[in-house]
Amino acid sequence: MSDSHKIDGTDRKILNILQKHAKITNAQLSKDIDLSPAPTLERVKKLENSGVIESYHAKLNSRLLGLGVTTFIHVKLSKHNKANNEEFIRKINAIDEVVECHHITGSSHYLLKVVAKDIENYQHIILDKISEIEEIDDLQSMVVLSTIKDSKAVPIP
Amino acid sequence: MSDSHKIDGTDRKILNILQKHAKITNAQLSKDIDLSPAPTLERVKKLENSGVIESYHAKLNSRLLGLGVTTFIHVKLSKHNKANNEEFIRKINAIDEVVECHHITGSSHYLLKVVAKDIENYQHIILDKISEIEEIDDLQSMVVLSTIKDSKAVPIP
DNA sequence: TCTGAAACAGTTGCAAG
DNA sequence: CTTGCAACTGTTTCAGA
Repeated sequence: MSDSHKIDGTDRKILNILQKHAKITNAQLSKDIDLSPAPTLERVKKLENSGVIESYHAKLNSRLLGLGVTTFIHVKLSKHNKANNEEFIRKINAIDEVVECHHITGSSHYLLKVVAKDIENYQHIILDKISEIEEIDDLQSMVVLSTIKDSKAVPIP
Repeated sequence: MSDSHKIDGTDRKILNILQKHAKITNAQLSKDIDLSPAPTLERVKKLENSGVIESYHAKLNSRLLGLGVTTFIHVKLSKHNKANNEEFIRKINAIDEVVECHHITGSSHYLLKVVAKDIENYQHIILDKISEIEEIDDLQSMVVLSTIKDSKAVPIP
């Protein structure tokens, strides 16, 4: 799961296709990259085993699920020391509505992405779940009006 | 692709599994939700056709690909009118290294997520690609030190 | 490392309960 | 919905180049 892997042009093609269409059959993938099925499959397995491909996920439509509110929240901790950070991380991991949490440079310490049903539900998450974390000093919310781009595909060097 | 779909407890189980492990076989999925394969498959197809499941993606390991720098950038446009927004969106969509772009409330107008090989490469993207967009008035970068959580799974109401 | 073919596993559709 | 069973499609292995 942590092999140093030489990624050639063919691997790059495979990765770019699988980032966008993970459900492609090996037969079709092999055609798209001009290779026969056997070595194609072998390359995919190698990329999975080396950890380059971490996992596969279904992308759901938030609107159709009734999840109308997405926000980013800048979080500042009261004390930015090791113990406080670890405690904050532990508590954030337990909140399902927090779908992302990044430790960042700059005046805020963390950036969260939160998904909620509606504004009332969002208020509930903020007041009863996130604000309950005592290590937090300050929160600043940004509501997502629309998502212009969410490519799910990283630029492979 | 836009059917209004009644999502019951069984559908919710299916969606929660597919969000996290899209490569599960229908046989295994049916066992996990205590249903036989035939109706399980039918439900998955219905969720795909109604648009609740939008797509399937492979998650890649950025570090192993040599993508060491991830940043969020607050963007302010010079004039926040329709023409400027559309032009900005068009240009942002053409930059592969910008993996996300959200229109947000608050003092900045957009929030971008950018993935780069290293700091030099990041500087190149900022100076030669993003700053070249003339509709932009101001940029403020936040470098991601570490990603604590990236669940790829939305909380289904 | 690839090709081609053979063997295998999983999916999909259908009928009956 | 379940079970059971075909037919099909796609996967996986393997000898040979």
